[in-house]
Amino acid sequence: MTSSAAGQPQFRLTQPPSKVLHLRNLPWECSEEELIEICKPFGKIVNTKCNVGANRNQAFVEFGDLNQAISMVSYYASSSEPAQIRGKTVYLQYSNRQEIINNKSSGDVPSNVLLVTFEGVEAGDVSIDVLHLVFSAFGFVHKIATFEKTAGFQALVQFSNSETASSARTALDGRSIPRYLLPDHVGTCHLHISFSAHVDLTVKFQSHRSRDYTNPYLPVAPSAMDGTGQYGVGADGKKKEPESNVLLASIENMQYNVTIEVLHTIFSAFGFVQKIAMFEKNAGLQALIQYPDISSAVAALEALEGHCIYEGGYCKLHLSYSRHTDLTVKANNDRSRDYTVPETGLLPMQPSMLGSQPSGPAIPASNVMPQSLLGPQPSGLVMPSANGVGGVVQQQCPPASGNMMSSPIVSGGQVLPNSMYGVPYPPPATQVPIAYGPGGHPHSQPSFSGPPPSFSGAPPAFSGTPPAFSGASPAFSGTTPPFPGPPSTFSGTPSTFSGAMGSVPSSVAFDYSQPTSLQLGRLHQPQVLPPTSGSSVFYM
DNA sequence: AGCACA
Repeated sequence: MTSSAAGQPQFRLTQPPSKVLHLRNLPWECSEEELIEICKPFGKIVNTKCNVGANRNQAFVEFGDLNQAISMVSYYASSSEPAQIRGKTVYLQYSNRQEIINNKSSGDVPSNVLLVTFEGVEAGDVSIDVLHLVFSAFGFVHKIATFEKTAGFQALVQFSNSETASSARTALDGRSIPRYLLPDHVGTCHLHISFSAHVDLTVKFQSHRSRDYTNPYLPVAPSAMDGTGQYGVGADGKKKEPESNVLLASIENMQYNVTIEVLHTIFSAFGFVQKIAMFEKNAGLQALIQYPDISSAVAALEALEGHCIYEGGYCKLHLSYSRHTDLTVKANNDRSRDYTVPETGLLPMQPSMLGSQPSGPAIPASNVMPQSLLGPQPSGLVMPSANGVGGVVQQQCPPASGNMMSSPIVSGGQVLPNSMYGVPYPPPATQVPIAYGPGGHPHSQPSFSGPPPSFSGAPPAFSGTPPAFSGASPAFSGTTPPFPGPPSTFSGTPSTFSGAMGSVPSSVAFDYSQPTSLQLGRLHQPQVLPPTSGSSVFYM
């Protein structure tokens, strides 16, 4: 088999005509447009393939009709002026193939699944919650799987359809994740987004590496949260208290009024908040926040502990697990509230709404779940607001307030997309349901028991400007919204689960100095749009 | 300056 020059006409002269022309000696980084420019006069270009060859200075151009290709070749064969691009002579000849097989690098063919590559970060620097937050702005995110490969830290993000995926891609490709959503040590994290070949990811567990937001019954990965729900008992050996679904929060340096709405908003980022009871103790304000599940509480604690609600070290949160498991809330007032009970005048939670519309019409304001914190809408910031009851927060209240953080809260050091993208990329209608705690149904536990904390305290009047927070990451509660969804298992590409557990929410950096406007600018300012890659089909 | 799935 060594006869190299077997039967193939290898060299030029004998090339039989083809609709496909082979161009060589192209100038460096020759664009598809340039190619088309010189070929167009001879006919319709149906396809191209650029940057071919070791030097990437060759290309193929396919005409719609053979005669067109022939006309071009013969024209230049007898022309005194050689074909040239940027003054450089381009040699052309018939290709030895009859058509261009465009391997669309499989990154350009639209898919509902995006392949996201993070530049400048290590695995784990970008929490899955941050990803969820960011991508949810464009539509309901079904699943996310992160993994590490040679390309670095990557993620697959599954949307309902390729349209939403495309919108996310075009909006985010080449952009960077706001710094404040990333750990301190991370400089910038640029996103490179392409379409994945996957259509449906199979997520086996809800873990720190993968999530299926459509399957409420998916087990939580043993690796993410072990049976006891313990995050590795921190090397710092801090919390020894048994975990609980109820958190005890004490607020230090309470320079500003902290209302129940504020607390509700903050804590809702980690799961459905069933009840809140605030009371005075030791000359300080404390509150008990009840989740339906332990994992939400754990996530909230991990993420929020030690963080301040307001800029400047004000209203610093100290969290611990309460021994309570179910608070007794006798009345809904400024100090205590039971969000599981629909009440007149109050906005009841309606998780069902969430589950029913992946990317459907906007959820009525009254139904916006606290989860909205997690599933931010570019157009609807979640802010603690005066209407607060029921923790229904929907619209952003932009007015920057003196020394208060003007950045939206967050669920996770996460600022809502609003601030990130500012402009309504996705239509507001795309209210996204977010995952919330197991048994997350608000109405699920109307039972009251347990020693009620003592309530006392002055009626807190809402002080106009809703405070913005910066907060911890919306930790994931391990469960998902009540979506009917194909349970599945994840396998395939992403698989490497390395890294420390429990680092997810807590790894988010809080940057209190990041005003919303900055964020806006950041993502909006043209960040050098990626050059129109040229390997796609072109027409005329 | 010489033919393309990484």
